[in-house]
Amino acid sequence: MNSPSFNIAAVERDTGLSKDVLRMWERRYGFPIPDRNGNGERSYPAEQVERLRLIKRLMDAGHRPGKLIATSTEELSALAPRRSVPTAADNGAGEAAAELTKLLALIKQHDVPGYQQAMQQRLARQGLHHFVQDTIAPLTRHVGAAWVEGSVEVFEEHLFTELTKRLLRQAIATLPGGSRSPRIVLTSVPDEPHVLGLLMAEALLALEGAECIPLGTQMPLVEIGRAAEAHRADIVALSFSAAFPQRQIPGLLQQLCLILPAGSELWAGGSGVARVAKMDGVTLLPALDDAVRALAEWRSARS
Amino acid sequence: MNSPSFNIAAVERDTGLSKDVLRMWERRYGFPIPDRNGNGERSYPAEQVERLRLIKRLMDAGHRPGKLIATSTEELSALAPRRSVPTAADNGAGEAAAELTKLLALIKQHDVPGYQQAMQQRLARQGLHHFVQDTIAPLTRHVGAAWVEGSVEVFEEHLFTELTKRLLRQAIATLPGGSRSPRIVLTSVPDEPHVLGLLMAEALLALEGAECIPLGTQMPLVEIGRAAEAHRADIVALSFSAAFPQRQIPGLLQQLCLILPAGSELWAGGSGVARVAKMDGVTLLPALDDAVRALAEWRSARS
DNA sequence: CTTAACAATTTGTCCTAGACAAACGCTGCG
DNA sequence: CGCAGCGTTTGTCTAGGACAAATTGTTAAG
Repeated sequence: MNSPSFNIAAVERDTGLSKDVLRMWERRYGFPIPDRNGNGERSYPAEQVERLRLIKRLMDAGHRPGKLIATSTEELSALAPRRSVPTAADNGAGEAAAELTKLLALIKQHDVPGYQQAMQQRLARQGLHHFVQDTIAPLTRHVGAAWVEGSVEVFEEHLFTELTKRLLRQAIATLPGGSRSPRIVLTSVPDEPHVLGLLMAEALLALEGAECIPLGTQMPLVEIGRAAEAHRADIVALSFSAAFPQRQIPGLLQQLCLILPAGSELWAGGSGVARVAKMDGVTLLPALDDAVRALAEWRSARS
Repeated sequence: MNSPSFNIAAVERDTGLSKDVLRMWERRYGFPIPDRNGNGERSYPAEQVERLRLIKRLMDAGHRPGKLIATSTEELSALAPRRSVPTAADNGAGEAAAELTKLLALIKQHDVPGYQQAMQQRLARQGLHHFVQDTIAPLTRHVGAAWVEGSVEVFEEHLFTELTKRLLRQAIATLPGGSRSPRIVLTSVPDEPHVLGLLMAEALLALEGAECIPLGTQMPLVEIGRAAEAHRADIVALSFSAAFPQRQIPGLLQQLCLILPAGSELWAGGSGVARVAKMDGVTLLPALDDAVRALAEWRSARS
């Protein structure tokens, strides 16, 4: 198998760097410099794509592209995360961290039944609330950190996400239904496909007696407005992962404020909003327990 | 609330039409012609965005952009689907169709608990196998058709997908685990986010005693190869929805054949492969029961 | 020494306008 | 009726220029 080459659209797909950025980097920094096919179109060799993926990963961790591109590949691999990413040590006591590492190890051994069983056990032992806050949330951060430093493969992360999604949804399904209050529409904006944060929030909110309407991810803004109206939502809750382009968030929230019907509040949560400036009409919930707190406040405000 | 306006990136997000296409249409067809903001950048009024969304929907149904743009908005709304889409009448007896319509009505009334309860009931009554084949599959086609003709909102389709995903995952989770055979890795290629087909296949295959490893959707090709190796997969099963660009499928499958380890077969299913030409090294499964049949063949081939 | 305001740099996205190939559908021929 | 050939339609690529927002560095004041 001779190493395949990628056109610019394929590279955009695989790296997440837009065509504009790829062309601009070539002009400005002299990297990547792809081959050209018969039509004069860029044709990126696999090696350059690999380097671009590495650079993108480090950018998401807080490095700047100009520096990264000027760095040799070997040095790149050795670069530590710049933006503070929680490591095992940050997750409280060493014992807890060790347990997380053990769970992560199950994923890295591709032991599907083992992971499922271990998680089910923890869920039963801790109860849903503590399970979400003390197991799933730190484990997700843990996996994210491992992904940034390259010690977890993409497909391992997908497997983790898929299995964890199932666990959470199953747990949510066992909660009592019926007409509750407030009614919360949960979703994310286009280009934000991460769903775990949304599910964690849903679990906690449903546990507190809210009626959650899960719409999945990547909902066009206009549709979010329509959904809020159709479901007579008291609250629209969005989730932004740390990987979501920060600069777009204020604009998106501003637009949504205009679109949403009068009766609906707007909540924005997830580690993506940690650095977003406070703004009118939007409740920011950078951490998970902020959601629970906000729910309590919402209730006390109208009792 | 004065009608908000969208920059070109927002329109790309909300319509799925790339910036290049938007600019090209403006040049060629004279629509859309957005306003310009202070910096000379395009600023699309909500009305034009709405029309673009309508046009995009009809394009996905098989119409051609040139014709659509030349058509008045009123005529557009009245356009029937061009590509053959199964309607209620195609789903067998009138009674069955009526039941599907009833389920769809629950979604359109945004009655979450009602829908969940009705589906749970059908699952219990029909058993997982018939539930997948006779309820979920036709209902999914039904929703797809309704979406094309505009009688279902995007957020309603998302709600349907989300609730149905939960049902299926829950049902799959109750199946017995343990080490079974063959080992099947289930996923989809980048730009193919539809997961329902994958879940239906997983349900049927797991029911037949296969060991399914669900990796979610949108896995880069290289990673699919790595996952197959790491899990020592007997089979890699991909799902292509009808909306996936048909022309890309043969190339993708060809590439994957080169990437996959020797011991792994490649299966490609979903209504997206219905019109794909047979090719070496790939098993095509346009319909759901083809998967069950292929599994039986795989077993008899090595007994 | 720290903080605040201002200046310089970095970086992404938008712009115009041209070219071309792949897909589509039409026409005419067997 | 089916199929080959040809024009048309349509999306994506290319080039280089411009600008604004974000980030960093520097200077001045408390």
